[in-house]
Amino acid sequence: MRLTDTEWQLMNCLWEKHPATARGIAGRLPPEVKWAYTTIRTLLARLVEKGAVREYKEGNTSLYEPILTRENARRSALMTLVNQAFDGAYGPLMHFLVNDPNLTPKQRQALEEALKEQPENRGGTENGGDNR
Amino acid sequence: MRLTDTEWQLMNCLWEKHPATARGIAGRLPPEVKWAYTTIRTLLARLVEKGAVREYKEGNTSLYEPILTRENARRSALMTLVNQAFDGAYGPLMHFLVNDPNLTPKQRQALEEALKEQPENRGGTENGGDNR
DNA sequence: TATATTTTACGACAAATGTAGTAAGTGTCA
DNA sequence: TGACACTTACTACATTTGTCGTAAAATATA
Repeated sequence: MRLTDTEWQLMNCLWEKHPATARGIAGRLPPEVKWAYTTIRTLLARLVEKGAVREYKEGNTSLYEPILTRENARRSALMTLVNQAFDGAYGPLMHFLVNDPNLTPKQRQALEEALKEQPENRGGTENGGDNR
Repeated sequence: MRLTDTEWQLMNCLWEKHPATARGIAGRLPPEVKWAYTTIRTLLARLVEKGAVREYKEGNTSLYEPILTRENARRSALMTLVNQAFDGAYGPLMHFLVNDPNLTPKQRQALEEALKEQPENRGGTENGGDNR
């Protein structure tokens, strides 16, 4: 599931708190984003159409809820990046990250920390093909 | 500099070998990509227009050469990803990578390897604002 | 040189994306 | 009960992206 720029913004709000109304989302968008209420509705409708979001009515009001998980959205965004920019392999990406001058020493360290915090390969998530 | 899906394909060919003709690029595209010659020309023209590629004539033939470096294209693609999908921070990305079940133990190890190979923070590239 | 092959220069067009607007329905409060 | 305010349902429209096609010019070749 590919998300566009605007869709990421909406999904980020939805993941943060849901179900949510269009108005509620408007309130949680970053301040520099000034979309008309109807714009948000349109984008939400597209997300529903794509199957990334579910819409249901509470009386007359539409409530929205993510179907696509943040986890899965991230995974596919990352795979896309790796495929198009890093020869389809994690290795080059890693290499790039560690060498990235934009990465502060602190971040680099965090990276190492994160690596240490190795999970014992917790089960589940054997990917049954369903991207919820 | 944002590249679209198709632009990545062309740029990948160009970085691999340049200068190159449209015909030459056609030859180096992955086999599943079957674009008409004119499609390639159109995409190259758009890249030139964007300033990612330089075009010059050798007699009557157009030769293309990347202006945007792979390094910079990667950097901005990564930043875009981090910004829209990982709260703008490397940390969450790292965390995600290490925990990604799609990452095989071998890849995970590669990641660690990459991390070890720490560069002595070689100078330069202090980002003068120029994205060549 | 007449013909076949390539390149170039432009134009086209559908689908996806970004961004609204309008009209009609519903709820709300003086 | 009328005047507002908010929702919904549609429609709209400019750009960007993905994919070519055609005609004319340049090159190569028989």
